[in-house]
Amino acid sequence: MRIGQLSQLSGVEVETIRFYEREGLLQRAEREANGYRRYQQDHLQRLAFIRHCRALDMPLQDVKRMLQFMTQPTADCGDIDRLIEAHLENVRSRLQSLQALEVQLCSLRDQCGQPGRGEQCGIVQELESASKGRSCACHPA
Amino acid sequence: MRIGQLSQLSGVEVETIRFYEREGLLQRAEREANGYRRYQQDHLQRLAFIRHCRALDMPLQDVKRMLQFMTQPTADCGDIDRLIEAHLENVRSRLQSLQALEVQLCSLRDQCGQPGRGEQCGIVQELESASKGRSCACHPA
DNA sequence: TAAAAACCCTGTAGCCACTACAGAGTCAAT
DNA sequence: ATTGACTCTGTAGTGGCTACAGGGTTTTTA
Repeated sequence: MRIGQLSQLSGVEVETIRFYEREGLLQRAEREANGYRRYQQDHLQRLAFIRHCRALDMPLQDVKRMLQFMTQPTADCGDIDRLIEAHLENVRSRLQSLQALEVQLCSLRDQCGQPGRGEQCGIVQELESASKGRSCACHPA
Repeated sequence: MRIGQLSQLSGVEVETIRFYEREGLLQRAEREANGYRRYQQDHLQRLAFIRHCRALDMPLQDVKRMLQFMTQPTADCGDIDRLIEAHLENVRSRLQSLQALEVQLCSLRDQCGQPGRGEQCGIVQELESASKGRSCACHPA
């Protein structure tokens, strides 16, 4: 199949497929006489694997390591374990800061009583006050 | 004061301060005879404001709009309201996907019973299986 | 007083994971 | 014969910085 069809089947954009090839994540495709890439079934599988890892928000470098690992399946999988574990930690810490952020934004939003003139807007006052070092809803002293 | 001191007082890196100036977020500084930037108190305040918005993970473009708004304080603050609201929505949706991600990674991690040969590693099996379209821990059918 | 260290300048390139062109060739249908 | 859809390579842009290179200035130390 050609790149467009692979894109359709995999749900990965054409440009992104070429990008993955350049980056060494997707094996090089054979070429037709006209220079077009020709793909086989295993390209589709590999692409699905990549997409899957990306859905887990893994950095491409880690995906690469997973792929390398899969081609030598007798290796110790402790590395993969640690990779997943580290990634999970990362996700959890991002989760924490986002949760804090949500609280901060909520309390900021609630400062603005009524839409009106900016001078009286609690949001602006709040952020101005914060910039002057006073305590604020977002970062209580 | 000079840029180094402003950096210390504000907690914003020197390079980042220059970057903010280039991007039009921080007003241009006067220069000393030798070309060094000279800053006043209000630079510090403005920088604190920016830092504050960035702590809320606002895009610089939005920060810019906030700053513009603050220089014409009689304007309607409905825009700011909506900006905060939209940002909150954004944070919430990121929160949701991260939460889903955490669950997925956990169940993936639990696939790997014992560190050992990769052939038997549940993690790899899981992701391989997923790449073949079958159901998996991360994306149940 | 001289040398060393610390600071400052501009401009450019790198990071990540794409995305979006420009400018060209190829193919399918009308 | 022409239109439109597809493909190619190569390069530049995104955001929000960060990290140089290669220079000049100021402050501290010996």
